Amino acid sequence: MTGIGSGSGTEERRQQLLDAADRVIRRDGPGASMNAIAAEAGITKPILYRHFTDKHGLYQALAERHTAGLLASVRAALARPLERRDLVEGVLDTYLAAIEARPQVYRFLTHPEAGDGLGPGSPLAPALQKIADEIAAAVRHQVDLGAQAGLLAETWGRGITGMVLAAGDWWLEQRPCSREEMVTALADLLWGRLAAAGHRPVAAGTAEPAASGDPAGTSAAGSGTAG
Amino acid sequence: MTGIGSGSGTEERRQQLLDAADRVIRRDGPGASMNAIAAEAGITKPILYRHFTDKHGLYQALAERHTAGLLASVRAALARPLERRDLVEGVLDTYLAAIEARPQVYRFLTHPEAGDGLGPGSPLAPALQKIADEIAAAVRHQVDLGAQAGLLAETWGRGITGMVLAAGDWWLEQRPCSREEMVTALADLLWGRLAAAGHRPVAAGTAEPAASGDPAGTSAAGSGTAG
DNA sequence: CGTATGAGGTTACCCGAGGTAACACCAAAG
DNA sequence: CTTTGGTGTTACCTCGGGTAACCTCATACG
Repeated sequence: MTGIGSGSGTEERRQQLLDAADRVIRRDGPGASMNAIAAEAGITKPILYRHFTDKHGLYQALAERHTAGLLASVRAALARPLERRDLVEGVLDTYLAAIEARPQVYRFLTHPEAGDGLGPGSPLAPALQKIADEIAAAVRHQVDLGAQAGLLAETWGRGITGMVLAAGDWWLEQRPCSREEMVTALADLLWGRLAAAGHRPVAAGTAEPAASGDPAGTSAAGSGTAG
Repeated sequence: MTGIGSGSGTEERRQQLLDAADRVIRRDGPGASMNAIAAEAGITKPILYRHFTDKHGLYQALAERHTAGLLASVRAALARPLERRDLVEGVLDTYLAAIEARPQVYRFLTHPEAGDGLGPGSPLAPALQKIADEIAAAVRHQVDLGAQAGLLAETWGRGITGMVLAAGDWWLEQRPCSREEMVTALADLLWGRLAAAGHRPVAAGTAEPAASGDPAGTSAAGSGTAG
């Protein structure tokens, strides 16, 4: 029974099971089945369900494990005493470096399988929600916005997170440029370069909005527009 | 073989089935089961599978239907001959108005169920990819960015789309403010207000970062528009 | 010593969702 | 009257999440 000494073996097993789940997800991506995870752990499903109530529970435990690290990095990056632009670039780079280092893990963190338990219409995974909150808090603390400061901070937190998420995913898949270039491109966007840049002379052909040439070497993957 | 005349009854049935699917999704949200859709249509599964190869096919057909409208709106908003800031606000408002008008539908469009067929690691749903492409094209055509223009346009297209997606989802769920305020908040972000705003004197408390709830002002908030 | 107890583990099952096979019906074309 | 092609059905398969019931072994205890 008990002897619940310091390291109850139960907790230890839990960690081992999470390790196994981790391996499977790192191999199969999110959407790994409970069967697969159990197999990897060398056991069968019911045990998994004894330790984690359901799939959601397991995934959540697993997510929290990894989230801690990511969140800590972001938090640290947000707290550095730098000029704002450098700080923002630091945060962007932190995130991109993280997803670059362990794509599968971060795909799992950022793109929960929709069956993972989140209610319907949950756009940002918990890990990202936390990052968004972190950014919002930083904005609220560090930036002087007049009235509406609260609303702006919240909105920007989500917005920036979503921006980096979408851009980061695309970058991971296509690798259209170096990490530094990506950081710069996003920071430029946040820095109002879109507002500041001059107009291009309206070229002759006004119509045909989508998909024209690929400039430089971007080689965009085409996507049939049409309707 | 098929006189493929204009109104082949087959196509008509297809549309009726899509109508039914539409109704179900509008009611149950994405993740509606094929059984449910078949039932709503007053028929059984195999028929569904005869018209649309699989669930992915059905969802895709359904998505294309709705995407057309959304995409057209966005495209139109992007082509208006306005000052850039007004144009951007118009696009933001167009998107927010759309998701506000038919939340379930746009949730379906923007948050595919992961089993809907997209490959693993597909962050942006097809509809959103198209919007991103549209924005990228507009940037490429209208904005004068030096070298790297292509890369910047692509990145910003995704980034802006992700930003609006995340912020829009949050706005839909929480309704923290009016649509206009949301548009302004996002446009401000894009306009470099984050860069321009002054520093806040570093308060004593270093921070308790997370904590999601609504920060003081979110609700009532004050009057003044930004400045 | 025998036994109760509780972790660790197993087999075998239920259910719902995607997807398919085989068969039945009905209208028009020949 | 028969072929053809679309509409429809029932019944089934598979796979994944989740559960019930049962087994087993070490240990604490009378």
